[in-house]
Amino acid sequence: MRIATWNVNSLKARIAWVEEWIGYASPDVLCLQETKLSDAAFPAFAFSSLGYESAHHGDGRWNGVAVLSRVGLADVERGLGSKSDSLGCRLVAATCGGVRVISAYAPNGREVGSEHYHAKLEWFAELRDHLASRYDPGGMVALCGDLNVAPADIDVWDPGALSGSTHVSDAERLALAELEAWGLEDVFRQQHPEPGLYSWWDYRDGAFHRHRGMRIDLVLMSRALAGRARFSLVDRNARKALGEAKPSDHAPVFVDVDV
DNA sequence: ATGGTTGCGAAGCAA
Repeated sequence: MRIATWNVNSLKARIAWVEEWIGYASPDVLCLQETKLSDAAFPAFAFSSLGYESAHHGDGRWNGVAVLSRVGLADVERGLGSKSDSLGCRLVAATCGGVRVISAYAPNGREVGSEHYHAKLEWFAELRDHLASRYDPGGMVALCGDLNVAPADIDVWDPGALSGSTHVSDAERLALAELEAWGLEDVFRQQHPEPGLYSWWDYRDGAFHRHRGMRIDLVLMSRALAGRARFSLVDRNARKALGEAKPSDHAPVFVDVDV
């Protein structure tokens, strides 16, 4: 089973690229983030015509997450379910082919120390509670998405240049590590120990072509699932323009598992 | 080098 995640930075703007990517990458499950759509505007029919069931959680202008699956899609849950869940439309979960798949879009955090930064850390704490209250780390769980944290210095193009900014701070990395401590493994990093592998590049200043990126889009798998992983990839090709279709600032990431 | 680019929506904000 191929499980993929992609922050598309507006599904309306990216629908042609997403359909193209589904055509050649052939994911069994595809998690999307930043659809920027309401549920009513989500193009479920376009995906069903390609053989995918889908679940979307969005309220229009910001955020918005989805799970697409061609191996079944059941027991959909939208949102964190926590009492605040104040940064809504950042989580949707569904059971696909025996795997509990969660599409997640972490808050950006903006500036270290800002209210948005503290809200980001709180969101991670709520996400850990969400997992712990619902799932068994001994089961088959895949948390996929734009987590807006680069797990380690190896995951950024220049730790010095990014020092003091969000995505690399100790507190954010600790929040991510605590999430993983519940029982999730960073399968891509396990398979690819080398530096220089990123999933996001700023639109500005030619960052993509200068290899100035960060690895912030992750597929985190429970041990039972991670042990079945056979292959993983960041598809840098999908960060490029496709004819008239502009790219997202993120590339898709996928993991193949034997299930 | 405090710039640069994109999306949404129609100015300025978020990323």
